[in-house]
Amino acid sequence: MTDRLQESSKNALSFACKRNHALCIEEALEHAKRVCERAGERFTDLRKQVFAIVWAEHKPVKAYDLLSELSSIRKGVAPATVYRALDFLKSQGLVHKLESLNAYLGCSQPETEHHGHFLICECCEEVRELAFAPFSQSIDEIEKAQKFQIKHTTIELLGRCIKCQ
Amino acid sequence: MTDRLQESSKNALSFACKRNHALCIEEALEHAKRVCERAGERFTDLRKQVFAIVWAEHKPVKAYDLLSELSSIRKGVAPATVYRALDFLKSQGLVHKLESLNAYLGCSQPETEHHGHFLICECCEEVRELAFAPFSQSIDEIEKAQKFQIKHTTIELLGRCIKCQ
DNA sequence: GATCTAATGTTATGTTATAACATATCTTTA
DNA sequence: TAAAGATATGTTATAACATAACATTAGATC
Repeated sequence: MTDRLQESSKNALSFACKRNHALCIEEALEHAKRVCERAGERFTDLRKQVFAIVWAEHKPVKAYDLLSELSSIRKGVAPATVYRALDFLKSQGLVHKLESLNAYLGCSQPETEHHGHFLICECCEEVRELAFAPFSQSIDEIEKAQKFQIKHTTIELLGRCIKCQ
Repeated sequence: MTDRLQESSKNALSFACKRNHALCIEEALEHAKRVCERAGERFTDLRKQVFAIVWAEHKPVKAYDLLSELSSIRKGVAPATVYRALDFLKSQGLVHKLESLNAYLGCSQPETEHHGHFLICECCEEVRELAFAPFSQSIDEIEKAQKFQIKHTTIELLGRCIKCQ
């Protein structure tokens, strides 16, 4: 077993955020483009700009903040413009909505399967998407036991990160 | 092992909702009153009325729907009136907010420890609070592994209930 | 390049939630 | 029991979040 594997095993529950946000914006845009192509969708200028703004912030972004940032690089921007782009990016899994914050976050794990499970620090507002999916099994159990067919999960854990304790 | 226990074991993942909603409103109000007394808080008329309306619906209630219902039995009702009462009831664990719906639900398990984990049917809009807490262990693991101190969880699973499949 | 479809622009409005300050009610205690 | 302090509610205004509806533009297809 290599060091790398050992480390990854030790950190089975570690966040992907840090590593993935090392991805530069160019790589992220490249990836987003590929995702859209694969889906037969267009990665238009608007979508690209919105994606870039959300991605650039490593914190959740409010729709109206996005709107005002977007306005500085583009004209004719109204709420609908932003919400449509966000809806599209969500549909492609490139952006997540944090329901408990009414805010949007660039997906931190573009290349790997991801689950949309978040840790939100109430203090520094940093949000991390869990790389590991500790809830998957529980979710499977619930589906079987309840005969409830789960289509979307909203899992957001609010608390204090290690730096803020 | 009694039949009752066997049944409860078989249904370890079963919902509490149905059983608990058999609680009549009077019992629920009684319980809410006790909760407030224990906390040294006042269960005022306003709070009682808001609680009763939320409880009466077995579905999630929107704040502004609540507002209009409340207006029919009370005057001088404004949004702040409703939101303040809801905040209070949430703080006592008597009502939950469903973040993904922007709606409020009376707690279905007033007498037992509960976790605020929900199954939401996208079709019939029925919402069930999980009696069982399949996520508790995962949450403990995350806290340890990440040294992230969790204070509040938002766990809402959207899908189709057995009736709507 | 005509036609169709998807995306965006534009205007208006709907929905959800809070701020700020005035008034009323409850509790405590002199 | 009246005064003082604390808590709750009334009231007005506005902030924050999101979508509807229809016009226009840009891309894709033939």
